[in-house]
Amino acid sequence: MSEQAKKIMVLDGNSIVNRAFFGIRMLNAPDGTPTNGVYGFIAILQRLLDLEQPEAVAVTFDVHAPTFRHQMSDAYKATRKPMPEELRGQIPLLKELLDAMGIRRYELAGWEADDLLGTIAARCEADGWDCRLVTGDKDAFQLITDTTHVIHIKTRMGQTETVEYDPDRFRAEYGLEPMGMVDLKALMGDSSDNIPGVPGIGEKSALELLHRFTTLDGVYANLDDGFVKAGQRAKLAAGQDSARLSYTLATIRRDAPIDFAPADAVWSLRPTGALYDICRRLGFGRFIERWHLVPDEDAKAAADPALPHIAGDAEAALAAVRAAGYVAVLPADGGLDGLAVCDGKAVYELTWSQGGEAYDRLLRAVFSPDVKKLGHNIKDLMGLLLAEGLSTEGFVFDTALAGYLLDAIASDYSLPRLSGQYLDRELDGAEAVWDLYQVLPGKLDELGMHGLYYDIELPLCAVLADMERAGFLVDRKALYDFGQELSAGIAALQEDIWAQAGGQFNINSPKQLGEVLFERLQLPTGRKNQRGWSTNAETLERLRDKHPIVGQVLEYRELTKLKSTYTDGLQKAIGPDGRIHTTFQMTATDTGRLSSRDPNLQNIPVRRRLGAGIRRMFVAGPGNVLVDADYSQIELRLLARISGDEAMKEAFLSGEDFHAVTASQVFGLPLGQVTHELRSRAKAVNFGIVYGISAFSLAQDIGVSQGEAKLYIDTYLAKYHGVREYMDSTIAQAKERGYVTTLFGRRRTLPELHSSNFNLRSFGERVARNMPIQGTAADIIKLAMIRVHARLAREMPQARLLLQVHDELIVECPEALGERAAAILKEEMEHVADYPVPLIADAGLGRSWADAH
DNA sequence: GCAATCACG
DNA sequence: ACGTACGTGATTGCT
Repeated sequence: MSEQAKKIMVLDGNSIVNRAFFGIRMLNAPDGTPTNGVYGFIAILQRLLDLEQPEAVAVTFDVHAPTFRHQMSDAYKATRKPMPEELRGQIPLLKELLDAMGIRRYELAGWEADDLLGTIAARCEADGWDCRLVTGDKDAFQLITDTTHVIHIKTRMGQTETVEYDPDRFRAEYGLEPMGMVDLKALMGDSSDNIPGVPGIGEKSALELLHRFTTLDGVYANLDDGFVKAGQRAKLAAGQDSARLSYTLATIRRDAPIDFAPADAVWSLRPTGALYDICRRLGFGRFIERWHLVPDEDAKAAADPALPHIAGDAEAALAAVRAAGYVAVLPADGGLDGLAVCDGKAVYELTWSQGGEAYDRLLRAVFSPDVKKLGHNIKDLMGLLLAEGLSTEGFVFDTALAGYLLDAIASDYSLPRLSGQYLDRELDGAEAVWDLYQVLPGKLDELGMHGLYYDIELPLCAVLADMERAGFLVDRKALYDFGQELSAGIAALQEDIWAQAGGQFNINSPKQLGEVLFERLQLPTGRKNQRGWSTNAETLERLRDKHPIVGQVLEYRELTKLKSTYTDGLQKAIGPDGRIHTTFQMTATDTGRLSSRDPNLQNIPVRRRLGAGIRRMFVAGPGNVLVDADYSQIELRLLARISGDEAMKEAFLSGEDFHAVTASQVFGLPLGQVTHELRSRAKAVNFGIVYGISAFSLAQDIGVSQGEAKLYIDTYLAKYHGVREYMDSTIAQAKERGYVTTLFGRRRTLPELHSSNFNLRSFGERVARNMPIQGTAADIIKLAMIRVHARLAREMPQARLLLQVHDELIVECPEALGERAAAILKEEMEHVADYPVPLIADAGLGRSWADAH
């Protein structure tokens, strides 16, 4: 039995970091340094390590210096665009990280990463090692042998694909031997490296020639034998010198004078403190977890809290709370069984099991309304307090919320992360809250966010805590029965689908479904995704009349979605009180909106008849009624306000149907002649404008030609030219400042706007157009919630706010008070702000959500 | 853990 | 020429 050969993986550093950079959305370290290339590189490396499990790893890099190829050809790589600035800065970071990981890297002046790859492969073959060369360039295919394979990296739409080429795979794809890659490049050239090839010969002719004559020499040997078409013969004859030069340029050298032996590169990850430090600095929390990295003992000691920790001394804690002007408070992980309190001089820690009655006294003292408190995610703490019958008053600061307002795209607002960024040391617990409070309020003031923070975000915490605690009553029985009906429908559809497919398969698997539809039944294919042909609803809708199975699959999807996510999912979420208590997240979105999870009550079906049935199961309690109020066209009204566009303002003030007025203006018809179809197109344009439209997407959405869609947009922006001017100036300003804001001063930074990647930059521009609108709407409804909550508490304590769905609020109250509650909702929602285009809210009443809406 | 799909504003 | 609308969360299949 022969011993398994050892395996080495060698990465072309420049090529892969390049692919990663262009394939991955902008990422930044906490200090703002772009990191997407480094991150992508490491993500690809990790994935391949899992896949290949090599004994050794090496990375090769280009050195920025002329190589022998430049000396042979002035044109070589002359037209290559310079590396974008954001990427150039990442190369040293990548090298630093690889060094910290202990991975050997190789670079040599005068030689390209490719040549080092070739050289390493040659040495590995000599030493009997299997070799996996990882690169995004196809040049390296010439190095493929039985023991040396090339893993080719492609990035498509932000996703990375890897394909391993061995000689068979290469032959199957190209019909050539691996070395034929050089002959191919010699003939067809390579525009990215400025290898000229033979002018007039592209990939197609080059492959055809090589299939007939095998090599470049073979082609030229047969040039005069009459086997080559006259036109091609002339081109080949004229381009012979160029072809010979190209051959040499495209040949990867395997004799670079580097000091390498495969045994040098034997590697396994050692989780060192230095590696922890650099991952922390780059913001690579995912790899810190993945690799179980921890700081060095020395560093840990330095990061240890400077304040004394006093555990189990209730009297000392009580004395501190009484004496301090304010305290930082943090509940224990599980809940209110333990508490940490910091007064800036010490951290007092006490648990219920330690303190008993004294712990209860401490709780009552700390959460007395007149004790000023700082916290972290105080909405969650308030929920615990409500459960204990304690007051939620007296909170003056929340460090997580402050972190969110200061940097809404950070996504991690943990205390260690925030203290790392704002205090330059990693802290946790109540001491971190205390110390952050010394710097964050000043930063909020500097950014003009004082009002947003203290008048909106902070007061909203108690409102949301109340809403979460209230929960939404559901009709458990009706939900269950609906689930049973769905099951019956699903079973019947499954039988039909299987019968028509000619066998059983998992309809939920897009892969298996694709095989049935596109291979077995030979239906025409639509868009592609990474794993094959797309089977999404948009694609299937186009195939509806091609085969009866398609409509049944669509219906199957509709039913299974309702069953799994809604009837089953919601039943699991019903609490012992018969109500569903969602969790609102205040720091989840980039725009300032809330989000809802466990379960998500902001995506309960409504658009289709069957799904809307779910809303009938969200009900008012006995003797109660639901009051539902939603803003009418709030985003478009805000667009009119923010842009100041006169025509758009008038359209709203006319009191007519806004989409119909838009249609009449864009299509140049009297309002009376606007058909349903035209109104719905105008509506799509209105939405598109808010999202940062393109003619392509609008055309897709409403099913007209791209030219027609462009005409609509142009006419729209000519009619509402104030909107065009606003959009243009917003982007210009965003590029200058690096961020956009809402009317209330909420901010979103836009690192994408300066990207050299077209797609990322375009994305940044769309976000710049959309965020001020979506974000201002979020600010407004948050204010409305605070006011509604306050008025209900004062005037109608039996009523409770239950839910917010972005432009919609739901209240539950005694039946007799329904009309008054509706009036309160409408009034407070409409009077949050006084704009030239008024805010309008429509309210309804009913026993269920479906009835009230 | 990621990709595909689909529910909402 | 590029690739194709903003913002979320849950479920399922698959590696």
